[in-house]
Amino acid sequence: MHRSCLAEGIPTMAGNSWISGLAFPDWACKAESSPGSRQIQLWHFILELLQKEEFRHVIAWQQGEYGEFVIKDPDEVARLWGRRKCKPQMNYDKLSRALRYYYNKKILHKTKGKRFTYKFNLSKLIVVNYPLWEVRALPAPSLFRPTLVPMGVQRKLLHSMLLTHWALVEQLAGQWAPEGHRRPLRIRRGAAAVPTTKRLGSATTHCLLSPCCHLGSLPEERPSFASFTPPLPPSPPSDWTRLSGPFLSPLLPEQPFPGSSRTDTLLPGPVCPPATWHVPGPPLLAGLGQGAGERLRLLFLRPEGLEVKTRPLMGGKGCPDPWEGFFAEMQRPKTGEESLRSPNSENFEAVWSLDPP
DNA sequence: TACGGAATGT
DNA sequence: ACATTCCGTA
Repeated sequence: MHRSCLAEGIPTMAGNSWISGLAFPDWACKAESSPGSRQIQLWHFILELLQKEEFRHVIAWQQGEYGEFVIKDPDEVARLWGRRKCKPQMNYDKLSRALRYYYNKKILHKTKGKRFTYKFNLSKLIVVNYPLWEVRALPAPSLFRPTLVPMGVQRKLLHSMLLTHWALVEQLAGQWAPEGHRRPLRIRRGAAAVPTTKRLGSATTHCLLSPCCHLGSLPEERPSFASFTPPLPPSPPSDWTRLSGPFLSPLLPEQPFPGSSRTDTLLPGPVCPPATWHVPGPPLLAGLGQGAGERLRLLFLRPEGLEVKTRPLMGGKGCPDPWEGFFAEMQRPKTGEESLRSPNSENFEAVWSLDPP
């Protein structure tokens, strides 16, 4: 009935994924913010559609309203969603129920009075100053700019941040940036070009949010952890910690993704085509809510009450975690006495001080 | 058209 | 958890 709903796992290799010669842990291949699952979430999917020009007539950002989007063709969106989820009976009624569940979670809210119009809760979004990709093209100073990140960002959490960050950067960059900063989205396709004429029927969902896709598609497109800079709170809350770049581990020889077939399958499912996106890097910003916890939730990140604990990790090898370098760069700005630790002397690991709610 | 409870599924 | 399905209500 619905074709091609199967065999669309993210390409992983028994425990790890190989990307650019690195072994990525499984969690890094989960395409959404919910650890433990690699099922795409609706809001991801929505963002995905919103990012693609070919769906503009189906769903689109509402110009002028940051984060607001209109579902122009509810049936079609539902159909696409149903396709992605292999739920051929999906319809807008059901889809909208799922959207309504986001109200409580503060991920979305309804724009009252406007049909089929919803809005992402950007009011609480952390900002994004720089692109995650192609950072090396940027002048060094911007790379090394200190960055604020909520303290104790667990790896998974950070990953979620990156996903969301990245997805939103695209929108911010392409559409929400104020005039002065607005730059066109530059989209570079992989060598195997993505068909430009993609009928909805042959749908082209595109796993924009999966690091596996992006990282796997082109070796040079590793995330760089270039900055999470919250929108100018004059003095950041004490539970934010300062990070210094570079977060990109300097080593990393560029290698092709072993076994990468680089198919351009754009059918629904987590299989990701190699289309690559490059986000321009004007400083972008979104508003912040109040309180770091709020901020986190905003980012669609879960827990609050975070702290960073340091603990030595197993020495040297054994942990080819690409994010490790990031944490190794974490520093704790302690008031006064406790001076900055040498980022290299110790590995850091973020852990929850409280169980996620 | 929109909302949200309830049961159910994965 | 995050939907999906169904449905009563506004």
